[in-house]
Amino acid sequence: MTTRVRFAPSPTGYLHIGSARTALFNYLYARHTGGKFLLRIEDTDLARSTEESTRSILEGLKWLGFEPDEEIVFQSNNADKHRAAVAKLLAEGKAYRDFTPKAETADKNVKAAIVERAKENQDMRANPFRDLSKEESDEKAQTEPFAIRLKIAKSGKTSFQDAVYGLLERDYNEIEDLVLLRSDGHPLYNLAVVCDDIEMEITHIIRGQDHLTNSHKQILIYEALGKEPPKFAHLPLILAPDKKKLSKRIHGEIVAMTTYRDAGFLPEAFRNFLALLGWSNKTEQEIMSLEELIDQFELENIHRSNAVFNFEKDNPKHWTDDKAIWMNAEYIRTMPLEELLPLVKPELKAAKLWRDEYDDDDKEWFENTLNLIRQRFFTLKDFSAQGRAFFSEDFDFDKAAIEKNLGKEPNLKIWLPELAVVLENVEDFTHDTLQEVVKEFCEAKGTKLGVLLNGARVLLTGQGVGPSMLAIFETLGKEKSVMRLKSQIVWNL
RNA sequence: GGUCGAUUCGUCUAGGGGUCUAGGACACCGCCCUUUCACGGCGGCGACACGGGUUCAAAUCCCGUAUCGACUACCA
Repeated sequence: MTTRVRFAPSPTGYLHIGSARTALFNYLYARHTGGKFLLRIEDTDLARSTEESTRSILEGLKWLGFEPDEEIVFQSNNADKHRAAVAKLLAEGKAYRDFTPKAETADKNVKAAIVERAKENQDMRANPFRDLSKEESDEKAQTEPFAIRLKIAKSGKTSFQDAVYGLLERDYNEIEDLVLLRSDGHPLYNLAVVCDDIEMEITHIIRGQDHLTNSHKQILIYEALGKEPPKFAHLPLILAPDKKKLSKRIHGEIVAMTTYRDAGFLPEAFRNFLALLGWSNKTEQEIMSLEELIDQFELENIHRSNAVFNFEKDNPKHWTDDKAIWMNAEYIRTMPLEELLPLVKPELKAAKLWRDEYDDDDKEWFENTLNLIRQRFFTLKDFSAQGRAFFSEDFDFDKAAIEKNLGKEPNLKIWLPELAVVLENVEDFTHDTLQEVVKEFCEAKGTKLGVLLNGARVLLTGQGVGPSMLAIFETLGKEKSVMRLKSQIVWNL
């Protein structure tokens, strides 16, 4: 039997980190076992589901590289099948009509109401309509609205072997006769999930640990339906630094995948980072390609304890998890150039820094330049920001850099244009030759190489930091180097 | 309130009775390299939640406590 797993988000917001990680683990497991990775949109809550959200989730999955192997299933299309399943259970006496009027509780009070109700420690089988005769129930149904509940046995327990948490048990009297169908005929989550998973022939359910109690309920539905439940693997949660579940409402954009795409993260880097949140290959290797991840992924190596996604609000340097940033930088500076190129291109295009020559006539120059500047970049954004002076004459001068590198030696105002004149006459405009020339120039002026070079750095790149200055000369070429050294712009600032 | 689960450096984690004066990564700090900043190299700081047992021996097994989390809906 081939493995079939599904990622089943409800479209009530963008794809967030926790969901993305669930999708990743499902994807890795499917690939590892040679099975299928499916996608189901759980849009049964019409009031909260939006198309916009579905689009955004799809976009996020696509960015991460997880395309479903079969057509996407929209749960709302299956409502009739869900109702049919309930009708069957009702006919078989495995479910019953509950004529209790629906309690109206405002959304924001729901949590409190649940806790209050639970405190009463009531008998879960005390529903007065549970044992109504078929005749009475049928008759009442003619005139009164009703919900349909699953009839759970008075004693016993559900148990299953979770791939991550081991044997899990739950006593029946901890579970109420859960509602399958609302009084308006609308199928509820647990019912819908089970029906769809059966229809999709799902073999393994890999989802967040917050579904642990749902799994027990769902097993009861499987049993009532006479079906074999799939294997379960519950994932530890991803928490915010305050140890609360990551949520859009509390933690904001930091949880959205689009934030990372827009901030210049590489999908392969973020995937790698995500994989290490709650899973480990038990070795010291941390940088892993998708192939390695697939190869090494085992459900048994998933952790049982929650992981914290670390970030500091309002701290630009640590705005998101340091390790994610580091990993992104690591990928940027070590990945094959031909893989980096197509990622940088859209970034430069968006910043209006792209020239088509970079794809043909100037391809070699472009590659060399990327290779030079990528060494100290963290995100794709850096190519258009810090790297701007390599692709355009229109770049800003960093004020601190001017003060630090130019302010300390007043003679630079004279020397740098002089150096321009010297460089104009250099035939072989390459690193080693330039080094000789600049060295000689410095000796003649009685100054240190660093003083001159760092001064030049500001004129040529607008910044106080960056690659080796001689490499910058070579990369920019004689014409631009000379022009920028002669430019008076910075001195007039 | 109840049920279930978890607890190793700030964070991600290795370790599942002796090899642990607890290993790695990120972050932080220092030194080296160096025209700057990075990278890299070297080093530093830094953890077994607590209390009882079991055992010759406990981070590892058991029991309590604490803390955290999830769930507890005619939401998903």
